[in-house]
Amino acid sequence: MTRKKNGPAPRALRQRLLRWFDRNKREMPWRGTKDPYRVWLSEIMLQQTRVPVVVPYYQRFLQAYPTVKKLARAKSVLRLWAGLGYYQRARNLHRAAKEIVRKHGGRFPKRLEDALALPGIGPYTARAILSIAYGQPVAVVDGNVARVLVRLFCLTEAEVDNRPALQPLAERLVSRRRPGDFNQALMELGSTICLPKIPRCTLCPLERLCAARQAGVEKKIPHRQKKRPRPRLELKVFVIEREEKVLLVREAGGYFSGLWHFPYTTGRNKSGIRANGYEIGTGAGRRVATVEHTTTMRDLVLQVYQPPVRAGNRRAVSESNRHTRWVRLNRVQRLGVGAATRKVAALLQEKRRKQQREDVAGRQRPAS
DNA sequence: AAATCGGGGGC
DNA sequence: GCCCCAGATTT
Repeated sequence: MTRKKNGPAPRALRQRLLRWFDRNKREMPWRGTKDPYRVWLSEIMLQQTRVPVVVPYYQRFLQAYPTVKKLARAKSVLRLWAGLGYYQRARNLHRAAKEIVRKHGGRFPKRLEDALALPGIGPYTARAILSIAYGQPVAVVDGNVARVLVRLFCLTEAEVDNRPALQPLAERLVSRRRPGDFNQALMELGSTICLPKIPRCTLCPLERLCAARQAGVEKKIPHRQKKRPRPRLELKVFVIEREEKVLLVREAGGYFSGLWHFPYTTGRNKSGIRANGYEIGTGAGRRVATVEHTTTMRDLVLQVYQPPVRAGNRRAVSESNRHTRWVRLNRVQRLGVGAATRKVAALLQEKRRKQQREDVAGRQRPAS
């Protein structure tokens, strides 16, 4: 149970916070609209993702899918999500769009209960959308709000991790008149002023109201938690070329679930390797590059090989279907590929350009 | 309660 | 290099 010590009075907090927000809020493409679809889209993209990263993705996505109905009819949503991460968000977004069309007449539901029933909509996102788009007096508790509240009320025992425990406090504080602005203001304060390690208290509109600041412990709370080491994972990825194109594959599971990627294997033996159902064999393959890519869960090390396609398997590999396709190297980035695959493609392109420059130079100035 | 899921920007 | 972000879902 969280205990409140010397917290700010709700009315003063609301007044100062909203005034600060009105003067200092950042421009964002989804601000200034109450279109529930746009608010929803922005909130999904913003999950665990900073504002500046989201902006270009949001604009491209909205241009391609301006309405819920068009999103619901989309074939592959993943292509425009590629690079943004947490790809399950995109699938849930697409599924939810279909459900909204089917059950709610194409309009994002207004009841909290209905919103929470949609895939990808949790306690935070449901309340964010209802408060911003529909002006409902509900409070959000995201990472920023949790940190700000823990400091404002000096809640040393309430870990920031336990967001449900902070919900009642947030509900008491939220402005009934401007719930959407209040929620956004608290989050923006957290992301620009009340920073995790070094809070900029001298710039904070709530400095004099803050219990942690008054107690001189604003830098100590919330205190960090231990984190587990990332396992290192080596993969051999195979760049199989044919007629200026490379082979990409896609499958439901694995490390690149749902995304186009180069065929790979985790195996150590270099002979008789089957990658994604294709016998490609690396006996004569040659390692051409090493690409490292770190995600939250693991350190990926991709050993890039360029094996010759076995004669007997040429046809098998050349068959193109839902799970395989041949793509020009410079087009790989435009598909739904993750950052690791993008890095591999970029590196190979760079090597190729360099090779071409050397070829030209060699012709112009023949070896003596 | 803990694990899983991407990627990048700030320091 | 570490930290952690406008979290949700599964185990």
